Amino acid sequence: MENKAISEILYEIADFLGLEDFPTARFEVRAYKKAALTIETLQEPIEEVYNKGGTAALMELPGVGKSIAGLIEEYLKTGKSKKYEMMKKKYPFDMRNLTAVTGLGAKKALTLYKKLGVRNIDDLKRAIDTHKVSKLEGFGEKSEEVIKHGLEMKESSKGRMLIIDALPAAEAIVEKLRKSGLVEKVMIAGSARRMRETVGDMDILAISKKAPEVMRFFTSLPEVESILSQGPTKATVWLKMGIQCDLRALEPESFGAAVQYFTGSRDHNVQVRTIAVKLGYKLNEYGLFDRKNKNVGGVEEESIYEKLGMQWMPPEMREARGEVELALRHKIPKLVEMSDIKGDLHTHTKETDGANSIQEMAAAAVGLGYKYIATTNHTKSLVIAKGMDEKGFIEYFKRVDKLNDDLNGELTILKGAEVDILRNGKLDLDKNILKEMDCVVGATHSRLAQVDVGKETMTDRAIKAMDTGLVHVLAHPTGRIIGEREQFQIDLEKVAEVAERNNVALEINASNRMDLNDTNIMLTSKYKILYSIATDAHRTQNYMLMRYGVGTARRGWLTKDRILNAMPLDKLRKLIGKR
DNA sequence: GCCGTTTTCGGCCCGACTGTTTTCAGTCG
Repeated sequence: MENKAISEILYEIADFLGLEDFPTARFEVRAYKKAALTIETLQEPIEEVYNKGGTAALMELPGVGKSIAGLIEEYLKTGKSKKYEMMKKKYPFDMRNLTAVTGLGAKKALTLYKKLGVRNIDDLKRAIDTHKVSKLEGFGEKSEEVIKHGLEMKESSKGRMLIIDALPAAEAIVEKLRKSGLVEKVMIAGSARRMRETVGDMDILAISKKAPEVMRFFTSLPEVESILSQGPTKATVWLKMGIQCDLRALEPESFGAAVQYFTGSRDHNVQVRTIAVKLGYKLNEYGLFDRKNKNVGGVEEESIYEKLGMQWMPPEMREARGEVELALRHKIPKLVEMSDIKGDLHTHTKETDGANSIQEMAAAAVGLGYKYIATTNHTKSLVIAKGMDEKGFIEYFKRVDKLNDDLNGELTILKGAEVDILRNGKLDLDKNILKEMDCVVGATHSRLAQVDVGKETMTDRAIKAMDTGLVHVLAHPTGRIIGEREQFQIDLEKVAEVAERNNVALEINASNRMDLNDTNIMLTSKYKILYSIATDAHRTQNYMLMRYGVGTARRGWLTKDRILNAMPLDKLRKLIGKR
């Protein structure tokens, strides 16, 4: 897969072009960036596009014309690009990494190279530490400080933050703004509103008559580590938790437009704006303007889509994956919601590696209004998690039966296990006990990424396990843990096909796994299978993760009727083939 | 360099904020 490499090259060429001063240079910058974005977000490998239809097929891609198609062809054939090599020779410094430092753009990077010989991040650090930067023309004490801070930020943040961590923090800030009495309206936009599994920064929008005061309030919150910029209507801060947070104050007549604009995604907005232009409107963050430059739809987000002949759609869908076309045809599906969720089918207790007793887990579930949970402890081969053997389960289930009696139907605890799928695809418990269980969650935990484990191996392992007829849900099907472990090689379409045949649901694990993720849901949802949105709760607090699983399901366009744990108990029992 | 049922040539988004600029360039989103 060369998509990443090629888009990086195009981005870097764009940066280099920003240093040129021939008349059309600034437009070429844009052209290269657009092509880079197209290839970065392309779903299939670029070499496949090329192999299928040559440069003509490449030129079908938005933003890719004759010249960039030629560059891609050259790179695919030779692993190089003459244009790129030439520009690297002309500007021999690490443009990508240097401009990735907040506060440092292409032009300042060039000055630093010319005047101080700064070629890379290490050189930059040295130049900053010896205070050479502040003495340069066009730079000053403050510039040096900003770049220094940018360097620190780059090192400390290491990319994006899990939404599980970011969203509650953003909500806490929103709550404080609301209580301040300084704002009439305040909400979170950006990728957090779209429920992306990770976010790069947080965008908060507010309506206020006292904007400068709101900015002062915001920048002096205890969560704030440093202020990156602060004006009368906009402020950017770096939070102690290690993420950037923006606050914008808006006029009421622009609020809806700003919400639409800052919710994004960028690609979605490009498509929506194109439609606006075709209809003779201009759409930006201040409103939807008609030919007479009158704002005809800026107050509510809904009215913007409506004026453009589109149905409003949930933010989770706005990723330019066909939702714009659906909206034009008024065919946006009614996605699953938190209020549809009736239980959690993957939970642990202190009998294995959980922190709470089954009594505590049950009480917390009742508190959430759940109708059922499945208790699914680990099995014996997972020694590290104190996995239970057959005897252990028999003894444990006796206590669960007793608790079910005590609960008197207020909550039903389904007896189950997170049974290990062993190397050979066999299950880690005797089939006679598995047969008796209400909810068997099958999962691979060991030997996930060894060199000798190829795509077929992991796919076969999952298929063999499902073919036993004993598994109800396949847990975290790709094994990935965000920021820790890549997903292992597995043919998900084959897995979905076998899951359909065996009536097995695929899990949407709502912890830091987020597995299946949105794209894998889309890949598998054409098969007639159900999904279990589960938190894999190891303590009562983990139940709160359900919203992120629902968000991910919504990003995969799933409706309520596809969700196993949105079913009433009797229907659930029928669907998983028990009683 | 890309793109086009208003164009194959002539357009391509721009506003907010900051620093060191005394009127604006650089950076960001």
